[in-house]
Formats: sequence, C-alpha cells, structure tokens
Amino acid sequence: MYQQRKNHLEARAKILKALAHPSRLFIVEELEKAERCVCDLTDLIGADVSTISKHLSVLKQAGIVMDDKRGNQVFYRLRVPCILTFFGCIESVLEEQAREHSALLNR
Amino acid sequence: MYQQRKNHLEARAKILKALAHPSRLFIVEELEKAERCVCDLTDLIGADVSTISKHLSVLKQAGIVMDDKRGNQVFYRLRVPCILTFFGCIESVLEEQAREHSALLNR
DNA sequence: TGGCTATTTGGCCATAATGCCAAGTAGCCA
DNA sequence: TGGCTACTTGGCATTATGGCCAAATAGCCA
Repeated sequence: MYQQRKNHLEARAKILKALAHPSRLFIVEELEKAERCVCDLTDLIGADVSTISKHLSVLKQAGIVMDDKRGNQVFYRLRVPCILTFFGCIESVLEEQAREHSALLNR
Repeated sequence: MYQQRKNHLEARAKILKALAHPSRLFIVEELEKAERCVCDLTDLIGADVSTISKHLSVLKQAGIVMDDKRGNQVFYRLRVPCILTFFGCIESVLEEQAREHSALLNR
C-alpha cells in the first residue's frame, strides 16, 4: 500500500471513527436541524456534561462540527452539509441486513 | 432519547465503526473494483493473514461484505453498492479541513 | 468582588479494539 | 493418506475509548 494512499485512508478512517458512536450520531442529527449549545445536547442525551463535551471535542477534532462561544454558552453546528446523504448508505446496509434476517426467519 | 431512536443510532454506529479503520477502508475500495480472496488482500495490505481475516470478519459482521468459498479460497465482495457516494461526504470533510489549514497558513 | 452557570480538562477505571503468533480447520492434489 | 495452501480462531499484550467525578476555566450579573 503506497504511503500516500495510506495517509488518505487514515484520514478517512479518522472521520468515520469520529462518527461511529451513538451519542455523536445523535449530535450530528440534532445539528442538522439547528445549532445547539452543549447544555441542550446534554439534556437531550442524558449523560454527564463532561462526556458530551468530550464527544463534541471528538467531532470538532475530526472537522465535522465547529463551535461558537456566545456569552457563557458554546454553540455547535455542522461544518459540512452532506452528512444526511451520507447516512443514506448506512440505511441501505441496515435494510439489507433486515432483508437477510427476515429471509432466514421465513425459511 | 427514545429507545427506538437509540437502537437505530447504535445500529448505524456499528456500521460506521466497522468502516473506521484504514485497512478496512482499503478492503472496501478494493472490493468496489472486484471481488478478492483473502490472500490477495493480505498481499496488498501487507499484514498478517490472521489480521486481514479478522478485519474481513468485522466487515461481514456489519453487513458490508459477503463471502463465498470456492475451492480452498474465500472470495469477498460488497453487499451494498453505495459505499462510493458515501465516501464523497468524507472527502468534503477532508477538503474543508484542507481549506481551513491553508487559510491558517496564509494569514 | 462573589456567586452562579456553562463548559472544558484531568484523572481514573472498565471495556473494547488491534495486531501478532500459534494452533485449528478445510480443501486440493499427488 | 500425507502434505500443501488458504483461511479462521484462540490467546495474549498493548493501546485506545467511554464514562463518571472532581477540579479548573470563563462569562455573566448582582
């Protein structure tokens, strides 16, 4: 595997890794609707604030979200608009799995 | 967070997690071109066969690839055709990062 | 300034992921 | 059958992740 390709794959993997957590997916879905402060997301998810803050840091690190401090709140929003279409593919994996599963049941 | 939504997010996260590794991304890209046996992928990636086999098992577990034993070789191929468009979005995250980076440099 | 709220960071523990080697399984072919 | 190749699985060490609590930081407002 050439080094350049390897670097590229690592960069992609990093982004996918950042998305690969239920709470972070939830955050991304919420941010598709509107920007949110950490406190909103914390309430919605129901984990410790520090946990949510760390999730947001992972998403920010990966370039998926950006933050904006206003007063003593920090608002987060998506940096890129395409995450939705992105998920379309994951859905089709899930549907395929469902089909497979029901095919097994109906045998 | 409702239980149903939580389950759905967990299912999505599982798929993303399966993709979130350089070698597994490489495998998916190779399988976009054509089916491959484990030995081909092992040569291309240059890790231990057992490592590749485990990566393939992760992808299979996630419903991304399927296998087909022919003779004493096992051929893998993609189960879903959309992975490419999927990556388009990751690319735009990467491009955005690059823009950001060069903006910082040129300041 | 002091107290309050919002957020981040450090520390710690439990659990999961990665990768190698070694051992096991399965199919071919002489 | 025996030996070879292809692959998978178990075991183990190392490292990364996820979550909480506690402490630190930052901005408001009285």
